[in-house]
Order: sequence, then C-alpha cells, then structure tokens
Amino acid sequence: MTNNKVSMAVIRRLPKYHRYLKEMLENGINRISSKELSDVIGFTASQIRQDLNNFGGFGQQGYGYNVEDLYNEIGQILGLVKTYNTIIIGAGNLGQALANYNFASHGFKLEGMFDINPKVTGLRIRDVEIKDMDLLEEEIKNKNIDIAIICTSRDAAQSVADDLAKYGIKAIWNFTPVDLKINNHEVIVENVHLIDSLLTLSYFLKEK
Amino acid sequence: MTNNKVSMAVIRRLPKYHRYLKEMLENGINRISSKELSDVIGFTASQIRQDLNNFGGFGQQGYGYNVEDLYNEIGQILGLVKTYNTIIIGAGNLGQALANYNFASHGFKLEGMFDINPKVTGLRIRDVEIKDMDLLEEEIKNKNIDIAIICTSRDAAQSVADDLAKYGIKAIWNFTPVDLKINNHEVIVENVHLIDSLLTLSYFLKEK
DNA sequence: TAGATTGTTAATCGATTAACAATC
DNA sequence: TAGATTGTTAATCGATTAACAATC
Repeated sequence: MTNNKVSMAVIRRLPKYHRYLKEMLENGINRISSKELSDVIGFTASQIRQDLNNFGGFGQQGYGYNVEDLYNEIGQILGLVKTYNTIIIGAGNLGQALANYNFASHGFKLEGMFDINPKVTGLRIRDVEIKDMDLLEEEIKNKNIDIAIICTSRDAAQSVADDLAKYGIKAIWNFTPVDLKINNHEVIVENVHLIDSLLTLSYFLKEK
Repeated sequence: MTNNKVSMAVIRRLPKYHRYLKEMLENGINRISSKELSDVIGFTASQIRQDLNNFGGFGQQGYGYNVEDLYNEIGQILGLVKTYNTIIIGAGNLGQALANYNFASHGFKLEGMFDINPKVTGLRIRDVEIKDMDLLEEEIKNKNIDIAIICTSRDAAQSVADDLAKYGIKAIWNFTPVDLKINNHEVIVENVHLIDSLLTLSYFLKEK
C-alpha cells in the first residue's frame, strides 16, 4: 500500500482529510470528487489527487471517490486499525486534561498515569490511577505501552524521555517546550509546542 | 524592519530560535556563529543566515551574532514587546489547564474565562473568575481583549468564533478539532489540532 | 593584516499546480 | 457513446543549500 517515501507535508495533511471525510460520512455524503473536496477542505483538487496517489488509486475516473472507502483507507494509512496503549507522564493540569480527552474513541487507550508528586499519586482520573514514577518501567513492559505522553515540567522532560527510551517505548507525544534528544532513532517523537504556536500567533498580531 | 513577505516556513522557525537563544543567554553564552547555532538547533547554517536576513542584518562578519541582541530582535519580531490581553472560552479541563500555564511570563495576560456551564461559572482559577458567556461582548470591549483561546466543545466552536469576530477580537487560538471559518480576514486564527498531531504520530508508529 | 563569518546571489532540490491521456 | 473525473506526467513555483565576495 505505502510507497517508499512520502513527504512530511503530505503526511500532515492526512488527518485533515480524515476529519473532513468523517464529517461527510456523518452527513450522508457517499461520493465526492477531488474538486468538491477541494472546495470544502481548501487544498487544490490537483494536490488532493497527488496526495492520495501516494498511497494508491482510491478513486474512479468519471466518478470520483467513495467517501466511506476513502475514509477507511486513510484511517488504515494513519494506523487507526489497532488500539494503542498510552500512558501520561506528569499528572498536573495539562496531564489531567489530556486524560479526560476522548482519544480512546480514536483507538488510543489510556493505561496509566505517572507523577513524582505524592499529592497526586493515588488519585484516579477516569478510572486510571496516578502512580509513582518508580513503577514506570514495570508498567511499560507489562502493559505493552506504545505511546508515552509527556506533560512534565520543562526540566524533567529530557530525563523522562531518556528513561522511556531505555524502557522500550515506541513513541513519545511531547507537550513540554523542549526538543527531546533521543539517540534511538526508532523512537518516534511528535511535539506539541504550545509556546511556539502562541508566538506564531503573536507574530501575525504584531504585523497588523 | 520587516520586509514585505516572509514565508510561513520562516515564521514558524522563529519561536525555536527564540527558545534556543534564551537558553544560551541563561547559560552565559554571549556570542554565536550560524555554524554553532546550526549544531544545536538542527537547521543548516545557511538556512539560519537566510532566515535572519529576512528581517535585517543582525550579525557581524568575522564575529557572528551577539546572543542577547539577537534574542531581543527576534522577540521584537515576534511581537513580545507589549502585553496581550487574553481570555479563555470554555473552562473545562483543557481551558483550566491552559489558565494555569505561565503564558503571562511571555506577555500574555489572562483577563477572563467564560463558560455556559453553571457548574463552573463563579469558580476562580488563578484569581480569574469564570463568567457566563452573556458577559463576553462587554468584557472583550471593556478590557480590550486581543486574543481569545477557544477550548469549547467541537460543536460550540464555530458559533463562539462567529461571536468573537463580531465583538472585534483580533486573534483566536483554537484548540478545538474544527477549522474555523471566519469571513473577516483581519482576524488571525492559529490552530492547535491535537488530534491531527496524534494521528501523525500514529502514522509513523504504523510505518515501523 | 589574516582569519573568520556574515550577507547575498546562484544552484539545487522538492513540493505544488497545470495539463491531459486514460478510463470508468 | 459522451461526459466526467481520475491518475500521472510535465511545468512551475518556492524553499533550501551551496558558494563566495564583502567586511569586520
């Protein structure tokens, strides 16, 4: 299905296709042309066809694309066919907020939360107990954790990431304002740098 | 200072320069060449010089860049010279978590929080009271609010954005999984699509 | 002055857009 | 069959990298 090398620009557009196709599916739209999709999603029709053809010919000449099929194909490409086990490291405000998010509906199951602060360890968020960091290694291995969500302080982030890599985590979703350095290039790191996003907004605000 | 048209790619790198320069400043580093900066930040030296020269010649041949000066220049470019007044719409878990963030240290002052849920209105987060949405218009105008942070449910997002635009908000920092449609192109919209980020991570996880 | 490193132009690379033959 | 729209190749555009003269 997947070719050798798909560009980052294409990959980052996939979730948006997925979102819009889901919406169309819910609205009972069965069929869509690249031109129609272009009108709602804002990419050019040409770009849409190019993007999709990185992964296969999902359309049909003279007809367009079947919405449900395309939605499922993109879900497959994004790996939304299995459930991933996740943990949250750092159960402060943001960690707790993410624990309450409905990522489960997309196939991401929260299997644990960890913190060093005894004020929060023992608490339960949505049936998940916040445990001490000492139990991290054991739980990652026993519960077969795929993804760790780092919501610690800035200062703790790199050392936590080092531990996670050592314990065999497959991916890190990083919410700290730090670019994590991980030697093992098998570990996937995806950053949500909130401050960078806010400063980008600030740039455009100043430009006005 | 700023030329006519700087590309989005450049603008999105600016916060990263800002972060690294701040770190260097704190570590007592006075001077840096594009080559040295390249080694820590991961962009090529050539790209760094190109990026910076979009805004002016901040360096000196044979010497490099003065860290403090460059940090201040980039802060200026990013608009971090004045304080922006912000409000949070939607005081659920995420809204409350963001209220507890220290954006104030970067010059973003939280001036209000709003929700429709009577269970949370009246509560105070960090000295900021959660008010009913009915007071939104008045507060935006009276308190001269620049930025609204939308943390509502998916379903409320567009209608809230419409109101904000009507009340004269300058910028929206959107945390809902919706691409807001705003007719007034003067309103700046910056999205933090958490789900898109997670699905991108998922893509690479599946690829392994 | 000699050495270092910028600012800037030119070359390359990659991504987007346009065009159109293939085909449903 | 005729019309519509894809899949794909070619053209264009923009961003990154390389090179080097300017200069501190």
